[in-house]
Amino acid sequence: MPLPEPVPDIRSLDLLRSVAELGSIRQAALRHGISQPAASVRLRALEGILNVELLDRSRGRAQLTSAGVAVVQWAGNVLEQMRELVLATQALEVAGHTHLRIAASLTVAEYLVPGWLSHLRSSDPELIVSLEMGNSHHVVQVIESGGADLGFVEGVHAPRALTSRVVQSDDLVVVVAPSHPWARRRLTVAASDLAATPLVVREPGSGTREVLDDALAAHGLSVNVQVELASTTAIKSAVASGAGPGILSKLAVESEVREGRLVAVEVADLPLERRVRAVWFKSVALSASARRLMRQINASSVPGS
Amino acid sequence: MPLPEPVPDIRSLDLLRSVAELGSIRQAALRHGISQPAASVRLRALEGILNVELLDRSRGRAQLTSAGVAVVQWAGNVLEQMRELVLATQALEVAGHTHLRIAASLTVAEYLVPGWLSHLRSSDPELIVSLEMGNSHHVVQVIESGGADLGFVEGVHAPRALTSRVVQSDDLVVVVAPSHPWARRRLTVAASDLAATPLVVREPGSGTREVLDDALAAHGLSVNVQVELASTTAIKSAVASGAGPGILSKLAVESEVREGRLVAVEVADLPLERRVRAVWFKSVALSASARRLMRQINASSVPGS
DNA sequence: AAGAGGCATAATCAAATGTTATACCTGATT
DNA sequence: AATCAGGTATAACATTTGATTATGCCTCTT
Repeated sequence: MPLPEPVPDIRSLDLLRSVAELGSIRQAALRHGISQPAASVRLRALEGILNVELLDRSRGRAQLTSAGVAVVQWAGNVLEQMRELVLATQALEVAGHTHLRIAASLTVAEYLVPGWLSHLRSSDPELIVSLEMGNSHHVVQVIESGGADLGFVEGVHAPRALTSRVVQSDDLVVVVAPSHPWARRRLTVAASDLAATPLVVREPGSGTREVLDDALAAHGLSVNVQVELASTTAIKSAVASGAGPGILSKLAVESEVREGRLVAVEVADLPLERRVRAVWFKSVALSASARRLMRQINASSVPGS
Repeated sequence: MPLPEPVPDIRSLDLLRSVAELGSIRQAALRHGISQPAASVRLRALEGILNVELLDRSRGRAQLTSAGVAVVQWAGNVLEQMRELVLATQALEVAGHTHLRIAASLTVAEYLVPGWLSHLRSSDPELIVSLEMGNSHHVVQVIESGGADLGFVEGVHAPRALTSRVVQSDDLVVVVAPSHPWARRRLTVAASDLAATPLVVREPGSGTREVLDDALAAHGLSVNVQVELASTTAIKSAVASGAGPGILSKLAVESEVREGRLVAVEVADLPLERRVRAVWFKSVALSASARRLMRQINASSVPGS
């Protein structure tokens, strides 16, 4: 369902943030390259849309109200996500003159890369990063052919011929619609149940699928495919609309499970462990920026105060 | 610094999400209440702004490219934050006919409430919630006077005369600018060092300040105030520009510390523990919606698969 | 071969958004 | 107390953006 109209404008939120930072509409307008009256009108329009008084103009200079302080904080989250979107997208289109070329599986690119890029950017605004996406198999090929400096793949096996290092673990889960029988039982499902049931899964060649295949193979079982889909969102909606159980990254279904749109089911005897690995060309030293990225990833996955 | 122009439009991102969901520009346009050509143009404009091909129109119906899949995912994050902003702001303005009245300290309102509201909304779209903000002291008063059903305060002590329950723990940290001497040492600072140094702190009456005062009082010390500011962001920028060490919620400085704009310093012998407590009127049963909120908060603070 | 569903382009128009000019306000300074 | 600097609001006008309807072409299905 679409966002309810009217929607606050991103640029107005950005402007408000600047007002909060600079303490004056005038200065904020200047920084944004628009005239002071334009800024004044925009902010008033924003107040109208949100139906809240954000600024107190009664004392000469604009002063945030307490509601304004809160809205600035909330707007900061929106702006941060937007910044990540823009950065990540820019990395997709970059052609030459890149300092760091990343290749990542789709899941890693969707869920992890934007945050990394945002951090990289704040530590070095000049750095140009490119991002190539594909399934895990494709990433390995790109790295092997020298098309990227650093790759990120998911799966159980570390690819041969490449140096690799586990960066994050992201297990898979079986999810079903809330109306599905499996959603009711507090009991866990067995691997054999899973193999006997037609499932909604990712296509062969993807890291997600590989983990599932391997885990079942260890029991002498194989996947019973109901549908193969190439994106996580496609699987989510198929599962939610009752197509059958689906297998997805825990990362990917976190919000849906929390909000009850999907239900995660335990599989007793099946270790659906998936590891995100950084991979790079054997015996080739990582560039300075690649090393910095690795350091940042380590730092953020093991948060210390 | 402002977002670099041109900025993708929120409504276009929302439209793209609908296209991804419905598999057709036409259907998406319908759902958004605009004409098909308008949607077509908007999407093309979005592609221009992002400089990426998002849709493959060569086969009759619009099909997401792989870049499109990624952008939809990233856009989802933006839209989610925007939805939280709108919900939280709406709660600020609601006058009558509310089903659940929340009063929260500013920090809780800024960092925790939007997520709660978003989850509440997805479990019950009809529920009308109001949000009153103030410092911890004020929240207690509002609850005592029957102005809200459920309050959230930070601080060491559970307020007398109200039933309370710890909901989340959010410790305080001492932060300094990266250029500050304390940022260098791996050693920890002592409580006496802290008391001897002029600090940037929140105003008395705030939960943050109370924790600090109490912790120092336990050592027979008191705060040496450099500046008192009424918002976390104000403190952040004061600290970042070298005003001196500041004391803030770990929650509030997480991103700044991760990105190196601020440095968190350990204080050896000072337990700066702060607990977020839900409080409500003694011997008054919580309403159904209040209980549901409490359940959701518990569920999300102890995440299980 | 025909029809249904879907997308793009063109012509046109309304609304939103920006700019400059100008007046008023507030707090600080002399 | 008068003045000045910085800041904000309003008005008039120009521009740009974004929407609508009309229409043509494409693709897949039957």
